[in-house]
Amino acid sequence: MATIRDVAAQAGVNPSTVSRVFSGKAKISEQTQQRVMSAAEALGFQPNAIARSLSVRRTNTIAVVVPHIYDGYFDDSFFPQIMRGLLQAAYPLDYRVLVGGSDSHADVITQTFQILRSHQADGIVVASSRLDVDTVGALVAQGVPFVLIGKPPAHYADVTWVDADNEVCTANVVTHLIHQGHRRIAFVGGDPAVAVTGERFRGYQRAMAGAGLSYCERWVDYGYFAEAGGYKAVERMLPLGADAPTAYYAANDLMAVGILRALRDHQIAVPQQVSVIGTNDSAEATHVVPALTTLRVPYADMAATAATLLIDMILADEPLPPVQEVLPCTLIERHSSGPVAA
Amino acid sequence: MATIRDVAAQAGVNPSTVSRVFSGKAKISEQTQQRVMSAAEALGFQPNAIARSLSVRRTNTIAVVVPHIYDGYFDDSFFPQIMRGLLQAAYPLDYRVLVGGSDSHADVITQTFQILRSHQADGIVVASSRLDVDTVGALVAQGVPFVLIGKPPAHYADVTWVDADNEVCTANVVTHLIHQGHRRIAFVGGDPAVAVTGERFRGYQRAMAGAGLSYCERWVDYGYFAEAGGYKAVERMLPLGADAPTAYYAANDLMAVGILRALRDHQIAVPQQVSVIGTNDSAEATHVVPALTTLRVPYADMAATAATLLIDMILADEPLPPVQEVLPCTLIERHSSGPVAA
DNA sequence: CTGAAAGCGCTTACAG
DNA sequence: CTGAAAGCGCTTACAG
Repeated sequence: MATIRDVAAQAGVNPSTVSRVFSGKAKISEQTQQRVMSAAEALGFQPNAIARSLSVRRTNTIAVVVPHIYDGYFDDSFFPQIMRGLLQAAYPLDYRVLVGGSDSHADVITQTFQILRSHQADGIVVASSRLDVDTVGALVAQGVPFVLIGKPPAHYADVTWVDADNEVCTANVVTHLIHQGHRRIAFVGGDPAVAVTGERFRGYQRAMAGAGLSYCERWVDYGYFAEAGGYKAVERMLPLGADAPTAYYAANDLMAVGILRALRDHQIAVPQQVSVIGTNDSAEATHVVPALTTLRVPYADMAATAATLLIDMILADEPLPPVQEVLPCTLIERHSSGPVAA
Repeated sequence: MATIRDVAAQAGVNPSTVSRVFSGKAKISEQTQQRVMSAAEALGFQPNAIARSLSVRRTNTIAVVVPHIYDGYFDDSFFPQIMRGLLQAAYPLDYRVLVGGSDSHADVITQTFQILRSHQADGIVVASSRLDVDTVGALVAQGVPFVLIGKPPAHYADVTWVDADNEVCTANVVTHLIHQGHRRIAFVGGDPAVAVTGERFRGYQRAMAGAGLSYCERWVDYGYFAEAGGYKAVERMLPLGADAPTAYYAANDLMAVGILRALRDHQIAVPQQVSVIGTNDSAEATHVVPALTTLRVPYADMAATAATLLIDMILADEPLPPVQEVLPCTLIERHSSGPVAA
């Protein structure tokens, strides 16, 4: 493969001149440019990005690490939407996305640091904030550009993140159900170790309290984002009889689908007897029967915003003030929810 | 950030010794190793992967390029399953996956070459073979490691690829329908410009011919992998009246879902009056009503195989003989297909 | 506008 | 087992 020296020799100029022609920044005479370009063409020359990266200390790459060990991670719309947003924002800025795998939740942080400290990427977007590992603290200590998708723990005020308005949106959904006459509303959260789960639960509590309703602890369950988790939640709550919920809010659509299935298996009509609302507006939401009412979370937009902010940070010479962006969710009303039975 | 020289100075050794300790290949005395490691720890040293890559001419990265411009690309299970397979195979071999975006189908090839020729990755897996661009020819000419997911055009015999047995599997599905008494069977392909579409169509033709059935051209349509495409196919075929198909085979589940919806809108009972079979076993296949019979294509396994083969090629010093792997598909029978109406 | 030189941070034959 | 040197292929201040 031809190098900059080969081109220089062929064009009869100094290698630095070839470099200048390709970087496009310095003024080079029209004539020299022509000579260099035709020599480059003749030799099939393309600058070596690795050598360039070493020299300028910039890779034009942002990273993300993905717990590939969890099959279910690839069933949800979360992952593809995140990738879509990252790519759509990175592409026009001439950035690529480096994806690292990870073996476990704890390994996510190991891999993140390996990529960052070995300079394989200029910065990272961290897409899964868990409460059991202090990713943020470690990242801050490292002094490398990063942006979070999802809020950090409260004591990290000066960190850049983008999130959906989880607490408020969840509260709105619950309030919506309350307006439809529901009083006994179930909260089926995802993984309690994930920060967003807590935010949603607070939204739920706030809405209930705001309406002067008290909730019973048996209306709260965690389904770990799996369809089976939703199914089990229903089976645990149905025995409450007259105290069983008339509406379920689930933190993703997969769990909502499990809830629908459990209800169907128990001959409970949706939405006539019980309402169900999911989250994410995944592909299956429109395909289940009845079509799922769901809280649409703009993951692709969030990822695109995160990538844009990250690249801004990378390109800036000085540290940038932290920015926090909160994107709104939208309730998509379909046919799985409605007024409480008379 | 500390470099190898800092560590060397601190440990009182030559930089090359530090390098040897970290590469782990050369024999270094226990004592020296200790000194180097503790110096490294004290300084928070981690080798710069970019510098290493430049020196050894290897990045430990494989690439894939994704047409991020098509929103629908991220709705199908194809993309996440491919990523899952790549990551699961790459991770244990200590490889990362570089994802490049692309603006259009033609741009896929531009981006592919940019990544490869600028040495940002050691090789590439090409996941979308189109007939309108000679990706393979260009790749062969380049002499860079690559493996295809999907067969190349017939005249490239000595190229490494992995594919599902599309023609045979489609033929089997159609034969299965024939055994159930169907005689008028529709073929709803994806994008005619994609190689797999032709393979599936040949399987369809073969099965029909093998059973002594002739097919009518009006039973053949292309839905471009979109739900609306499936819907329209039904609307085009229903006016055939007594000649309308009693069974539909669709090249992905999204189109099959569109077919189901069109049939429902026309009050045609599935599977009592008409059968439909999709492809891919996507998430929605289990959630539609009736649950979709579908041809499961092992995309994650194909991608994992491709990644493994690619890394083998990269790691081998000499060019490896090309290998072709064909993975089997599985018909998942659910409730959208059955015997033809009496 | 162009050249010569030093440097980015590693690796690895070559000596000893 | 360890050191000194050259090299991977660029970029960029410094001169002129």
